[in-house]
Amino acid sequence: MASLSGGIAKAVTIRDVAAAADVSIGTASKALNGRGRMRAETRDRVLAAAERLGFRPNPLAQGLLAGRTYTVGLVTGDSFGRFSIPVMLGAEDALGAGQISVFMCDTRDDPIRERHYVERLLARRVEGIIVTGRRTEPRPGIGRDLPVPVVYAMTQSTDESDVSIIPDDEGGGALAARHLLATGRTRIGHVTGPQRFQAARRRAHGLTTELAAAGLEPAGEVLFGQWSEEWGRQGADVLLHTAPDVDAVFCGSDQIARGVAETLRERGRRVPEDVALVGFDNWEPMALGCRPPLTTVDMNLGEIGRLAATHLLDMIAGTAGSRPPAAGSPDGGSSGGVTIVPAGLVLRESTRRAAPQS
Amino acid sequence: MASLSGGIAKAVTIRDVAAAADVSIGTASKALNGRGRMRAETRDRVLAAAERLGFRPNPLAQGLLAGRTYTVGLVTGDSFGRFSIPVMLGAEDALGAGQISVFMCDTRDDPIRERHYVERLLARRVEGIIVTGRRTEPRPGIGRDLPVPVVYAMTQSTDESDVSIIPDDEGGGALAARHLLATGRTRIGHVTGPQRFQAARRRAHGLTTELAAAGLEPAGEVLFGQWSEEWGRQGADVLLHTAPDVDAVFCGSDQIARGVAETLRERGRRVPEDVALVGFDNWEPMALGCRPPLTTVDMNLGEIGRLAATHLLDMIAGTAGSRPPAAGSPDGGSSGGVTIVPAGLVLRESTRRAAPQS
DNA sequence: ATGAAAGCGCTAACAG
DNA sequence: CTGTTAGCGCTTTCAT
Repeated sequence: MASLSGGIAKAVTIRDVAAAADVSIGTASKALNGRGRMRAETRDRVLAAAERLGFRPNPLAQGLLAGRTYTVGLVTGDSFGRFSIPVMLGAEDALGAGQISVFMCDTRDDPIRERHYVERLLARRVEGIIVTGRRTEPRPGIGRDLPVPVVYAMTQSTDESDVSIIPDDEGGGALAARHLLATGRTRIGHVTGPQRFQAARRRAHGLTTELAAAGLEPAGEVLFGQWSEEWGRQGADVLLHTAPDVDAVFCGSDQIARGVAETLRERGRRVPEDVALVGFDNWEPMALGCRPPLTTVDMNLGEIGRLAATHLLDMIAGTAGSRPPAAGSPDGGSSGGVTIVPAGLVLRESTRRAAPQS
Repeated sequence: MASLSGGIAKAVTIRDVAAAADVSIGTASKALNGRGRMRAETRDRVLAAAERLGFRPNPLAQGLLAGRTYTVGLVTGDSFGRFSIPVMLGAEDALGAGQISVFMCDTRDDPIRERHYVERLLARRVEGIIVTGRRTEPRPGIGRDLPVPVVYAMTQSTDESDVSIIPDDEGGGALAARHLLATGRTRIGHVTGPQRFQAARRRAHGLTTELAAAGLEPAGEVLFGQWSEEWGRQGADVLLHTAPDVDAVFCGSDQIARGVAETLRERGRRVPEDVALVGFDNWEPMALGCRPPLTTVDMNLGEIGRLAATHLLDMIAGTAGSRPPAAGSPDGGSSGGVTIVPAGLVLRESTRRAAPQS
């Protein structure tokens, strides 16, 4: 506790510690870092002095010497939105454990600002950069031949050789499909976001593939629209019109699912008795506020962040050995390319199994 | 562009630049920093060499010398949740403009982790710390007599002398009340979060005070409950029971408002024709997804963050002059104590004026 | 077992 | 106008 409460810790250097312990600076350094051999008594004296004075080694000096900064940059274009935050937290988790500190930058999705920030991070000698986004759409990379490794998390570089960690949209769709099939549903509709989104297409593909494997097709058309509740309400009406006997709806987002739930209720369909409902995102305020609470696909964003951080650390460790960072070495296995993190399903009321079927 | 794309910028030092420009290191330094006078030709030669080599001054070395790091820490206990993010963005905005970089830490609301991170930030020689939270409840400070200034944003230290920037909950309540009164409502109910939250009490107080000024009282009791949609649904039923003639409801959060809206609709009350509705937070996914879209109080979180950053910078500038940081100097005016940022009202459908009243 | 000295990359004095 | 020197705080040889 002394170190925090013991008065203004004004720039106490190792010199002060050495003086207080009556040893040379070099000896003090060794004592503090546990290097070299020395009499236990001496070491203790130094440590005691350091503790008493509230000594903190200056990381700038250490870094200057070691040629390292133990920092990485975290760049988001998403204003640290709903998707990038869990990713960030996961990353910070993994990095923090390794004593790596994180510089945060928000680019407001502006390439100019992004460029600017990347420059700044490099100037600060970060040892790596994580780029996060709101959706998995491929985006231009933040720069070619950067002097530090870069990992894209929850977004993807258009450059295939860049390392990207993305959620398993297709698997999530399949997961939802299997769950609905397993609970006895067979007339499964799909209301989702704009078709131009890779995520929407992949989720739909996961669903239809899984249905096809069971000899089924989606009820009605796959309804592409917007990522909004409003669209969920409209889409549900369309679906009820084209496939009145629908007994389940898989939605491309929890927001859409809420809209769908609302319309279903107003049209006299009970959820989950008449129609089961599965969302996507596990955005808790939405999923829990829904009536009934929503079964939904969880992309494991935290895991994506953790994995991104772990990869980055590996890459840093790799390049630190002065190996040329550009080469996509075929040996590394996970070095380079896209890593897909499996999604999970969170079960709630909206798909509770109806009365057991004979 | 060369600096980013021109190959692996492997640790090019000022020494390299000097060599390339055929000048001494000192001269190179002066040329790069625009200090001292020198022949334009020499300066240009150095700058050209620096550009060509992709030279970036090492901030560790600069900082070591200057005794500054141009970094601040941003600590949140809120997992960078919905409230702390806009605050962060505002702060990052203000700081980024001043070339200050931000170290991000999430404490998961764990005092141990918090302590740990604060230690780490101090070890990194941040020049100041911003602490953000999810609610304005006063909390123990992060430490006494820290060597750097601290600003609490969207949260408050229990120590009155600490600098805190908080939203105007009371003013927000008053704003909602005035708006409803101005649109001709007189039987105004209030459904809000748990009474133990200062924010809930203040919002309620702002409302009742304003109503009292108009010779009115809240319709029914002020209903304290939870910060959830579910409670909004229940609360609305209670309100309709105790004050069936209610013509407006002010809600302590947008989530509550959504619940209220839902119940009102199901009970046959039209919003806004029969009952006007005002939320709190301007949480867009909620406020826009609501039927109808919600008029709501906006706490100006970004502004809170910006202000926190600005204050912090001022304090840093102040302490940098080696003035004892502890003293709560009575001169500074805004130095020390609590700053309240005014709230605003975002008008949407849920309070659209009914047919003009005679 | 301990101390002295060199040097990480840079800037700011002072010499030349 | 330019070069040399010292030193920021620390670690790490290498002498002692």
